[in-house]
Amino acid sequence: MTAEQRKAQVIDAAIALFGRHGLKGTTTRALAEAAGVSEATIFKHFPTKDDLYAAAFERRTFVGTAQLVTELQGYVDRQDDEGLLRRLIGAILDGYERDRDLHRMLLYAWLEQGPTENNRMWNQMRRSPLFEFLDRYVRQRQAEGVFRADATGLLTAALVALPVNHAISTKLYGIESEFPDEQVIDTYARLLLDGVRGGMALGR
Amino acid sequence: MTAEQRKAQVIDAAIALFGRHGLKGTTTRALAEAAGVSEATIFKHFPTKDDLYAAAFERRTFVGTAQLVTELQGYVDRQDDEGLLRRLIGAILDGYERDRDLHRMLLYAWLEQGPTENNRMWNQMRRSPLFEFLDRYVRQRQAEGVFRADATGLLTAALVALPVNHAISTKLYGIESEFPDEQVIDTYARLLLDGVRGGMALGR
DNA sequence: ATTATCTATAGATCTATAGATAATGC
DNA sequence: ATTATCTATAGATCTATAGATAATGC
Repeated sequence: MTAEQRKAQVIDAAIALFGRHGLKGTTTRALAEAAGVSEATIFKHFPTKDDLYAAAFERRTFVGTAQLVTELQGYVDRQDDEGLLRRLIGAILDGYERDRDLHRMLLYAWLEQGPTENNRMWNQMRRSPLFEFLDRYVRQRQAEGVFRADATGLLTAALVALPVNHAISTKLYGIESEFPDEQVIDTYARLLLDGVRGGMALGR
Repeated sequence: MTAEQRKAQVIDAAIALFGRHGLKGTTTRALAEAAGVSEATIFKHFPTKDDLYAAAFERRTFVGTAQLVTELQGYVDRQDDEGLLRRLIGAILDGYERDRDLHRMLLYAWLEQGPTENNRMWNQMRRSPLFEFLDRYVRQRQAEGVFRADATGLLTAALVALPVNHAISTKLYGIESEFPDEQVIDTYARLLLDGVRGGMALGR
């Protein structure tokens, strides 16, 4: 097995463990066992545990965001705000369910890292295709007088915060929800749409 | 110093450290140093580190929620939905700023504990005065046809999720926000109100 | 010959305890 | 006499390394 392959294998196991127990809660012994190699092998590829953590962090990829942005753009073209929101919320719920460990690792990271690193991470997220798309979309709808004229950043944050909050509770914390995802999509899409449009929407 | 006083002192230091570094990331040595006693003293009062953690967790109290609920009820009596939401959002932002370590400890706990314990914690939160008040309030406004007829649980969750999300980012993760709290209160109170009222609100 | 991996272990750190010492209340 | 605390340390665990062994490519 080549070094790169082995690295990837170790990183996969690492994401799962760091996601479940955090950086401090994950021992090199557990990492070795999960990856199916000796501890020495891990240290050969990653000089320190922190290096492995950084590598696992670096390798994080959210599958399908490029595809998602394309789809969302389709809703924009069709002037379908509600469809767009439904798709966005659905994608967020699915993403958290699919990449549970990865998202848990990120949540741990926000807590384990300091403000400096968190700000760097946040700015990086803001420059991601999905966030840039959402920002452009909201800004455009504001310019058209459809969405309320408040700060764009707060509106986009709201669109994401509601489904993210629900996803974290149910998919990451394991809190049992009485509401199926379909219902959450339904309710939150309409709630958010009415919210960002503002109460005067129908009057315009 | 009596045992109870000492315990309280140790717990105070523990909340700060557990909040900053989590359960696994906090050593008994650091706990002793922060509390200004020897490690042996800590173990005399708390047989294991887990016991101290549980005690710190138990002792958690959110100051002023009883007072807050009374205030919120005042807005209900005055039929002032927007005022109520503004007060709620403001209280959440202030609470996270005031009890930073406590809230960080809670966030860590959601990640470090398993689903069983998390569900217990969640059910306990739902039975708190503030949540019971919000639930009653939303349910009543729904019955009056003012708030949309979707699941009450999802609506109350939305009211809390938006400010909580913002508070976690800015107060706990240290992410710099371009928006002062006043603006956040302003924007989110109106957004949420229009959202839970539904787009037809003005038509009724 | 080079590359990857393993066993064995060093050295540091961490949780917890034993037994001695100081402080308090009768 | 009782209660609270400390010093010193045991024993476990954790990160990381040294040196030996196996596997791969020329």
